[in-house]
Amino acid sequence: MNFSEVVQQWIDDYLVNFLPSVSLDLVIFGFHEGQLKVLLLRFNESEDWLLPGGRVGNRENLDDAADRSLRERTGLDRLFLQQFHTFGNLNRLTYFSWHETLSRLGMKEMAVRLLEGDSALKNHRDVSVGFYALVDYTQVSPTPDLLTDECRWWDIDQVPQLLFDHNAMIRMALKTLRRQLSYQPIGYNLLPDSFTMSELQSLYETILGRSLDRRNFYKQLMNYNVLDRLDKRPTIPSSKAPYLYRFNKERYEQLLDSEDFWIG
Amino acid sequence: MNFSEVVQQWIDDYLVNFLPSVSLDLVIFGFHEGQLKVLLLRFNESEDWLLPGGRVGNRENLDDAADRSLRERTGLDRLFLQQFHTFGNLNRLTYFSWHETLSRLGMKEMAVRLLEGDSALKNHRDVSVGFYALVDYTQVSPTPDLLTDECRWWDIDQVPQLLFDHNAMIRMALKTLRRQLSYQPIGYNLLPDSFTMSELQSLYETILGRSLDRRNFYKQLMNYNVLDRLDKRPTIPSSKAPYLYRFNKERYEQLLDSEDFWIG
DNA sequence: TTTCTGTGCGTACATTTGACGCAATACTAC
DNA sequence: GTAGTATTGCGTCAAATGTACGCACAGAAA
Repeated sequence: MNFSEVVQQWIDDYLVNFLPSVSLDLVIFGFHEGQLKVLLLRFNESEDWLLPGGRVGNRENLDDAADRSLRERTGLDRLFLQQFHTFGNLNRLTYFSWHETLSRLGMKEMAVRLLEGDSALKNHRDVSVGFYALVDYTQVSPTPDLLTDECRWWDIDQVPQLLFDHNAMIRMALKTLRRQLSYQPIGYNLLPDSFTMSELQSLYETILGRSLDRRNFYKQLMNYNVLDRLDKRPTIPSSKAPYLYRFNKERYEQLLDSEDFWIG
Repeated sequence: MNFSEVVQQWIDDYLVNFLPSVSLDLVIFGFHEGQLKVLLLRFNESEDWLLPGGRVGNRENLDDAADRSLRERTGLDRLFLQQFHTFGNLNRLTYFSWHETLSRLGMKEMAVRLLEGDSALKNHRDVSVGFYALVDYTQVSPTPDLLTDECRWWDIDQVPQLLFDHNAMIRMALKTLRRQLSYQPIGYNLLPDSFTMSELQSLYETILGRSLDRRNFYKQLMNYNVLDRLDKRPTIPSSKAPYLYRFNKERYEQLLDSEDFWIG
């Protein structure tokens, strides 16, 4: 099956089984070696990158569709996943439009058929619900989809020019994430099961983009009462072993519930 | 034209000119006599109330569609209007479903045709983007639409059981509004052009649901540097005339920009 | 004049936040 | 053992912020 046929099959499939006009995009954040990362896809046979997305099944909840899409891209389930904005401007898809994209990909015929024929797709654009997710970098198996060749992590500050309005989406998701971080302990899903205090602090510093005082950070986190201390980690020679911590899930979710502000 | 024909025309119209699957709902807040109010519509020939809504034109920005819908309902333009959540659960429309609603309205035939026929509406439900708006109560001319008989203000704490998930929407909008209020001066659009300090304070107290110290409130607001003091208001006998204030629009928008957190 | 109500300070106290000192704790290397 | 290194868990202090409240004064009416 060549690429044109793949695209056609994808279109046929979505016309029948998914809501028209609505899509969703995922800003999937990971954290590794002191760097905040975001998962991107590379469009088939091109150098154009974009955010993973998805569509909503006819008989599927919006949130479930986001869950499913996240699972398909990362192999992970039941993660921190939250709506942050819904994008519905006309120029979403005309700035770097599908038409232009497909043309650049040498798919002029498809482009014409998609956008100038009398199909249901004429004059069409999606309203897209943006979600952001926090995942454990080490647990993820990045998986491309039908229309993409490659799926991999990018450092947040080295993200290239993306298709559509996806750069703006990332900026907005990051803004939301930062704000949220100052309200509630995030990080449950961004770190491995257990971690040291300085790893957690490094995560916070990376997200917030500024450095924090170690001692104040320690006090704050302990005040939340959300961390369980485990055994020490055997480490590199010639130093004291740092303690490992784990989020207390019960308490963690209690905190999210009490202060969460857009899941009613 | 009887009601069935009206509904049919509405459906035909929307199938051709508007995005399928996407709608929007408006939580329009007003303020009058110490009460926070919300604008509701009464469904034709029934006692069922619901939020004003709208659809997005094929060639229309999402935000513009919200603007337009707000204008159609209130006669007002360019107001504080902000997305707060997108609702996409399947049970949105089945809890008090259209089917049930239409049946109760004696429109069994229409109900069957809508939901069990082989039309494009079978198994259909919308993903709806929720916006909330702050408007000047005194400037609004509530206007029903095609499907509704009546449009009027309700006290926020006396809102009846609404159709669909609209009660939940109001709760969520109010939550967002409260949170936003503690970040930035809101009120520009909820009050007449000029107002006294105690009117403004009363607005804050109503939204926040607790009373504030007059002197501290005064100091805070003056610190924002967002109010211009005008002449005194000639008032009721036997007291000093209170000053009138007006928001300094330039400074007001500057504040919104600096701290705004989900309009990127 | 007195009696209202609104206006614009100032003051006092508790809480929160940020910066930082320091001693105790392990662990390795010698 | 001792020296060296990094983690850990306090404590302190000043600045900023939030909250409660006292008070003198300004105008307008009786």
